[in-house]
Amino acid sequence: MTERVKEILGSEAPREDVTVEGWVRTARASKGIAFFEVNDGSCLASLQVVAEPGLANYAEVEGLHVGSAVRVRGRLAQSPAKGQKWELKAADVEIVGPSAPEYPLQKKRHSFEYLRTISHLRVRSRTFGAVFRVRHALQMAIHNFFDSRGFVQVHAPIITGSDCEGAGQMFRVTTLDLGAKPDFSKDFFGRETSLTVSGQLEAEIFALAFKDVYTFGPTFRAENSNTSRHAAEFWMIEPEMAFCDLRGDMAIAEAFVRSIVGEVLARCSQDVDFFDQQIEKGLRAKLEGLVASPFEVMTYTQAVAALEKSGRSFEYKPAWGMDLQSEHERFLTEELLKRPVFVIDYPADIKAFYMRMNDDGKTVAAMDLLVPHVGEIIGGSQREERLGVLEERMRAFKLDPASYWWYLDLRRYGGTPHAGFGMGFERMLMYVTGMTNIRDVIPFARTPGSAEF
RNA sequence: UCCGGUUUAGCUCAGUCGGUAGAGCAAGCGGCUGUUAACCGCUGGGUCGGGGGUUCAAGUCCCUCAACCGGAGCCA
Repeated sequence: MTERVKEILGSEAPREDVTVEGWVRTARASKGIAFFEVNDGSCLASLQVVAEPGLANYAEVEGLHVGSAVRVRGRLAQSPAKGQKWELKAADVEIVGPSAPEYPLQKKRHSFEYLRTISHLRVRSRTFGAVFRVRHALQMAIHNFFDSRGFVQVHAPIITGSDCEGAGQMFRVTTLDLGAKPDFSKDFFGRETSLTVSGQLEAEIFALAFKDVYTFGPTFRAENSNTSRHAAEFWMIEPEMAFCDLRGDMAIAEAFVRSIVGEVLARCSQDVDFFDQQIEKGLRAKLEGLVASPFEVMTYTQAVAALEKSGRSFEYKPAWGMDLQSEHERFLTEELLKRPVFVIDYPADIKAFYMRMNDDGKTVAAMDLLVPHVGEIIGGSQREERLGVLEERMRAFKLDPASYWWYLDLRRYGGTPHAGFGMGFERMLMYVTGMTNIRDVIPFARTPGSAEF
């Protein structure tokens, strides 16, 4: 029976007749003995295989190229040399799929920019193996968190006729001829449709039936953003809770972030150590600190005051009524507080129409969670549940209430205070791994001008 | 989209004052009884991002386009 490298390396005692399948990471030969290491993606480490001239195909084994697919059967023995506890003494090496000398992934350090050009092979490298193992673990941790609290997952539609934020920048979905003057009544859906930018409105529908729900799916933005933190296709998590206000929203968000980070630490300890050593020094301490200590909370008004009296000269002068700039967010979370911070109660004019108006008439019950090195990782709010106020806000944002008839119905029939937030999955993954470019935490990144693979 | 930077061997990079191209690693071959990104020797490898210009002469100076990187905006 074939075993995974992770299981084999966890063996308690030497064993006969162990079989492993995987890809050669590195190979070296001396006179009369050859070594190669096999990795199968199950863990960071590879299994060292020892081959000796007694093998029927020793000449071929001696010349194995990096990247070859092999199946090795042999005896698991304690390694006499330093560098590994176990090694596999090969009795039989089957070269399932040979590689070639020009294999682009060489046994040396490559730049992430180069590796992006070979996304079909970079997953066989240590760094990307670790990234995508952690990506999986993080995803499972998210589902585990909500499942254990009785949340129901909503599969929000990917093709949508609604425009959540009232903004443009959506990818159009159509079967109409290119170049023809669009008559959307003749289009596939009989109306203009796009790829979703958010599942929030649909999540609100389900929250008013299941109380606590979440979405977890791909979202799409046709923005011409050329930064290390933006992609045209990314995954988002959007919980929505009925009978919940902004305080409850923040409590869930904080428990959520600390829980999923804790689970990654427990489940991917070796990968976290790898990132700590190779990618971001101090990563493990950062994550452990996040799990251990409570987040800060400050109002937008307090944040602006803190920025004003900081004595710092910012490129954009902080002023009440202006949105916080990246440099402002960075100062608050990285320098002033040195930990995650919720900034709440933003001016109504710079936030979305559905956010609940506070009693002061100037601010809305919104919250952003800022974390060091990544910036805004969560944005959320209590939703406006008062029908009249919501309609007024829509008109102020030049939105037609009629096209949101079903959204307004939620306020007519059994509306409740409710709240939710959105988290960019890749942003969270960047925070957890220390990777600094979103293109390096998505299997195949879609960014302006780039959709190879 | 804006600002700045980069583009030279498969990879990472050097290239002075404008004078026809270099290193390390990788690869190929040989050597070496246990290696750890093995080591030692030899060999091969270039449309200097594309296009245009200045010049006797351009990797080098100028213009232009493109890609990539960093930052900004937009945001998650």
